Amino acid sequence: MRNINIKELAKSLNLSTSTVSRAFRDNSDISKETKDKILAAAKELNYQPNHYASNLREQRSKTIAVIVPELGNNFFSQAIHGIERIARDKGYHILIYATDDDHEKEASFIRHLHNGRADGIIMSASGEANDHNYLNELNQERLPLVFFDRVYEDIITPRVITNDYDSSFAATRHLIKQGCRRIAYLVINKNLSIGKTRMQGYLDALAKYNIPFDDHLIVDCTNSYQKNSVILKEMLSRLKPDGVFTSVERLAFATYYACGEMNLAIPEQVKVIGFSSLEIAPLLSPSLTTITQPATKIGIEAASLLFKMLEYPDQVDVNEKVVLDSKLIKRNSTALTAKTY
Amino acid sequence: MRNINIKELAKSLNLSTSTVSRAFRDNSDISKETKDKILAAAKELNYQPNHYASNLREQRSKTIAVIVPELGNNFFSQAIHGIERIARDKGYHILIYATDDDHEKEASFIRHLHNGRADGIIMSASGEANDHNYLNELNQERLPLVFFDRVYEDIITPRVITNDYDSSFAATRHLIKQGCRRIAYLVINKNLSIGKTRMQGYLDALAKYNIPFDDHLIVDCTNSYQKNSVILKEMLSRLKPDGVFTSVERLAFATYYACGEMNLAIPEQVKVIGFSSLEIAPLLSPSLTTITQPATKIGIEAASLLFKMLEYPDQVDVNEKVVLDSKLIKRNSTALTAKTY
DNA sequence: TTGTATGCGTTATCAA
DNA sequence: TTGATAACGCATACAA
Repeated sequence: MRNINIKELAKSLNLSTSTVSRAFRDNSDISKETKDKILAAAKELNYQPNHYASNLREQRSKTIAVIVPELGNNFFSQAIHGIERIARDKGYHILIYATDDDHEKEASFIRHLHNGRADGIIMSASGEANDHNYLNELNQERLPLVFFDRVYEDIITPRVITNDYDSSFAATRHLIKQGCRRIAYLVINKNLSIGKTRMQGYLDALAKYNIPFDDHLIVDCTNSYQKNSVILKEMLSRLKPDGVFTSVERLAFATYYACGEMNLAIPEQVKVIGFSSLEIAPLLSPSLTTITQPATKIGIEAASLLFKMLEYPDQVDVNEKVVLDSKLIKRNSTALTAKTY
Repeated sequence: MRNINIKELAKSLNLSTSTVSRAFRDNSDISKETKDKILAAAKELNYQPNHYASNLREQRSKTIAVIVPELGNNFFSQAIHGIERIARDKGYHILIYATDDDHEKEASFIRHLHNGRADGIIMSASGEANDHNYLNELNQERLPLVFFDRVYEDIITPRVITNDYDSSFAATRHLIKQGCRRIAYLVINKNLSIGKTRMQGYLDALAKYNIPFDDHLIVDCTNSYQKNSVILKEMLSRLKPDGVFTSVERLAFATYYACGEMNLAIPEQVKVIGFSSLEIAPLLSPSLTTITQPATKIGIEAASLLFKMLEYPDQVDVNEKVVLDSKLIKRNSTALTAKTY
């Protein structure tokens, strides 16, 4: 059955297109009778108002764009899940863009979105670059933007983040209390806000507990599994840390593999803690101590914030910041062991 | 900077809108000179052709819809990743819909897509329902559909699947060779094609090796973690299987947890194997023997198939079926143990 | 090579 | 309560 348009539907009912159109808008004046008749016929003939024509006319798309660095990461897929739930409730559709941590791609996606394709953007940032001008243009075009988790500090727009500094401080303190004195901090991008904040918590905890700081212990990793493997093994053998704190889930796994290859026992010789949204962290060998962000909740909050901006643009506080708590869940990868004492 | 439209851009250049329009289409006659001038001005003034107006005019959206049962599953997020890569190369955008395994939602999404919103659909099915009429309508509307992994047998359209029967047979044989005689098969939905195919491999392997079949060992699970926990613990204590074969990743994790709670040692007392795309299966305790589907590759193939349908509609073979191989990766959850012999 | 005019399918304004 | 009509922004057939 070919899709039918409003004209044909109108003709088949001996009505005007305006009347038919009204049947699909809630607010319009139309008798219940004709409305029912029209809706019945629409169902019968499989009529759906054309999305592109409506959008062109109404100048909005009922679509939001979600931009994330990667899809193969539990945190982001859970966050998207949260966003999707809210969007669906509101009758919105979501477009997904993965940047593969490439700042150029991010900029390119956003430039494309200037064309009316989406009514708003929810995004977790990919780059450290200083030129975020393409983002500043958004506001002026009334294309609302909400950041979640990874943000650009210099762009003023609502954001949903977690208490990274506190979590990081608590994680480092936990390692210290478990007896660690040489704690490596693994990061993907030191310059990204999230890298900085988390690192500061680590540094301050060290200072607070009078642990001497060795800046070689801050290890810059990459997005490549192979390269990280080399970097980590070299680091483990040269620096001999007794604790590893990873700012990203993937690096915790990489540490497990590297320790395995080097026959370093976790937690006896090296204790490991990491930011991670892995639901089966308890099933790892050893079970992984994690700082777990409320990923789905973050998605829900970010979407809610965006819809607030769309529905009540006048009441928007661009400085709005929702801060959610992550949880430090202690498991065996940081357990005390006979050997430690 | 407010978005500018084609008219304003044309006026600012003292050209007609058609000339400007031509600058953005590759095929049209236009002098290189004016084209360059227009593109430069467009960049300057931040002009982007309005997506909805173009689509309305051209009657296509350069968008594909991806419908999956769930997002919090490694298989699907990897598959989406593959789809996203191909789509991006082709200049297409992707809309994501998660059905939460709800067949009603699936039907509702697809009905919505009748309105021109997407040029094609890639989907993994959610339900066993027999009424797939809403799908049959698609073909007649020239809205191409490609299935991946979970398919409806009665809908004739291209599909990308894995050799589930063989994998299932091999997995069961592996358990048998490791000494298992009472092998439980855990499934979410017996009636869905994927459940049926995988189950048949299991049944045939049992028959081949003369293992008596007890139909209580086929355990119907749910999507609820809590309910599965109850079901599995009850099953383990009552049926005392020495092997568990799970048709879905999540059920393998559930089995680990249930065994943990009941103090059943894996692999000594119960061996476990499961379909899973978990990249860190080697890090589990014990490491999990998996049948791993090439998830990203499946996404890539499905997207390629869809683009073939979009680009060469005449050459489409609706019976086209791409079958990829899964890998059986033996790890410790099915290892031989002293106790077994 | 460029310009003019029309229509894609819808909704809003205005008139009846 | 309903109908006629214009406009949303763009791309193309046709004319120049």
